[in-house]
Amino acid sequence: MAIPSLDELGLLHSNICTAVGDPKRIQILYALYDQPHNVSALAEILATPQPTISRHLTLLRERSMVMAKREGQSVIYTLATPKIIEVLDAMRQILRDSLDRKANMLANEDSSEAITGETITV
Amino acid sequence: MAIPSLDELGLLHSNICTAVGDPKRIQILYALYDQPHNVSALAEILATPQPTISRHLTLLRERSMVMAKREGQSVIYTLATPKIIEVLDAMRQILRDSLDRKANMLANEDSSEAITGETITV
DNA sequence: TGGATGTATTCGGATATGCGAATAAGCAAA
DNA sequence: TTTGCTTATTCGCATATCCGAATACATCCA
Repeated sequence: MAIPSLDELGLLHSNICTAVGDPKRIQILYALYDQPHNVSALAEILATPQPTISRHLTLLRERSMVMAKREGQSVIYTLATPKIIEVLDAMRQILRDSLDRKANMLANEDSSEAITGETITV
Repeated sequence: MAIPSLDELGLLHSNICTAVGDPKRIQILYALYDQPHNVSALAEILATPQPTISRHLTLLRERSMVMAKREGQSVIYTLATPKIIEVLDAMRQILRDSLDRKANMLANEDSSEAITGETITV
């Protein structure tokens, strides 16, 4: 039950968390989960300039989230592990839960004693 | 198997991913998983100035990752859901896996055709 | 080799984020 | 109300990140 060391959390943050620290990179991960793609295909799918895609892929590769393999002139990118998608899906579930909670709190408009995110309801 | 919409991924990123986008915030989440704490207790546990802790808590609260409840002069912070810890633990596992993989690749020093993160081995 | 295609990198500027220090604000007890 | 304890906010600065545009690099084929 101990708190993980700051060292490990630093590694966790700089290797994994920053990888999902950009919406476009999350999109890339989902696109690669669907199936492997080369750079220009990703650029077209995500309607994003090729250099931007390439930069994001480089970052994801450095963090071992994706793997690259050259095939002729193309470089095919593949998801390193589907586990990262499981993580992202779990986050989406947390997001849905929290949005539901917020909606309910608004609907009830009760006299809760909790300090919510937006306003301080005492 | 469709790629989630950019809208949803934008929400996912700005609500959840940015919450874990700082090592200190990850520390806070683990500390609160251990048990609820007030601000000054967190400041002491994490050896961090109180304003810094307070700022991070405000951000986590806005994203519904933690809940706050005033008790006298103190404000007790609680983890909104242990699910976020499951997500972080899953990320730590991914990190360990990828570090293991890197270690093995270094050990073998084989003639893999993959393009690794650091160098481009063709 | 030269040209075409596909990918990676660099540069500059704009934006965002984090921190320390100082201060404000909220609450309880005398 | 005044004092003391706890938490929140503001300010200024340093740092990091992102993007578009241009360009360099890599590969294949004629």
